Amino acid sequence: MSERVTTPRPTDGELAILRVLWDRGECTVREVHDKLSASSAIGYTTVLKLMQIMTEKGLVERDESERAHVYRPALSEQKTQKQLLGDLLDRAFGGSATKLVLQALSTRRTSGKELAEIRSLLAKLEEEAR
Amino acid sequence: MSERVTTPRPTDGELAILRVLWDRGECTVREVHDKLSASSAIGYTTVLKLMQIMTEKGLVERDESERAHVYRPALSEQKTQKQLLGDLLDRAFGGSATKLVLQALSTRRTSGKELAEIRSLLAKLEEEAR
DNA sequence: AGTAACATACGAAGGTCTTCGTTGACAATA
DNA sequence: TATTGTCAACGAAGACCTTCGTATGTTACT
Repeated sequence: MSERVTTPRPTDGELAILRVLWDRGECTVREVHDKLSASSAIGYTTVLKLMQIMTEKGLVERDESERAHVYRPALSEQKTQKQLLGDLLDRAFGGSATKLVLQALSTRRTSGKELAEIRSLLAKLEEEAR
Repeated sequence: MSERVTTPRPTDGELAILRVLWDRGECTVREVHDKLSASSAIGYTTVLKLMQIMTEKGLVERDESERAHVYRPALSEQKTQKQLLGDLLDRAFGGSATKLVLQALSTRRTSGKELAEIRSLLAKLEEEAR
């Protein structure tokens, strides 16, 4: 009876795979493995297994029409980021987006252009709030 | 020989405990359990065990001088938030703080006062960047 | 002294995550 | 046709997380 409505939070390993998928649109296991093994030693079957599990979880979708199955993300990068962010917000920031934003801004060096971009959104939000 | 330098990322359960600890400064297991069991059914020994493990991991520090041990967070709320945020930034946002901030701002409703606060920090950052 | 309440410690069970070896199917090539 | 390479599937091991029952010790009261 009980069906999962929302996708589960991706784990670290799953997120690494999703990043490749988001970047390329769709991939075979081999492509993902080639990409990932450039920066870390990881076995082919490890990636395969992970992607199989991600299929079960609904994190990715699989096209089995060819011998080498083709995977693509089930959720967009933005949607996933939004979910993860909301999650962290509740778990660690007590729901205060402001605290989170302030923390993020003061942590990482941000370029002038990026600051301008943020200010632009800020202005728009203030406009809407009126 | 090999000693952990940084504290590990707290799990969900550990974070729930840390939030109580940050709020109160220091607590016994009973106090934490009383607080947590208000919102979720969780056994006393479960909380105890978690806090013992957190002590081993270095997430909290323990004063054993009294019969009921007293725990306090090893890292401030801010430091932990910073760590978790940086973590998420790398794992899910490809390191772009701007993307994260924009996402956070557009997701949650933010009050005018908060927006002002953010803009104030923004101005300071732009000043510094010059 | 005896008992009830409360504390930590310990161990184990059940779940998830990560890892990879092995197997068997299929394809390309010698 | 025999061999070599590539693929998905499966199963299992080891680490960690969460959960809690049980054991054992201490305190406080009757």
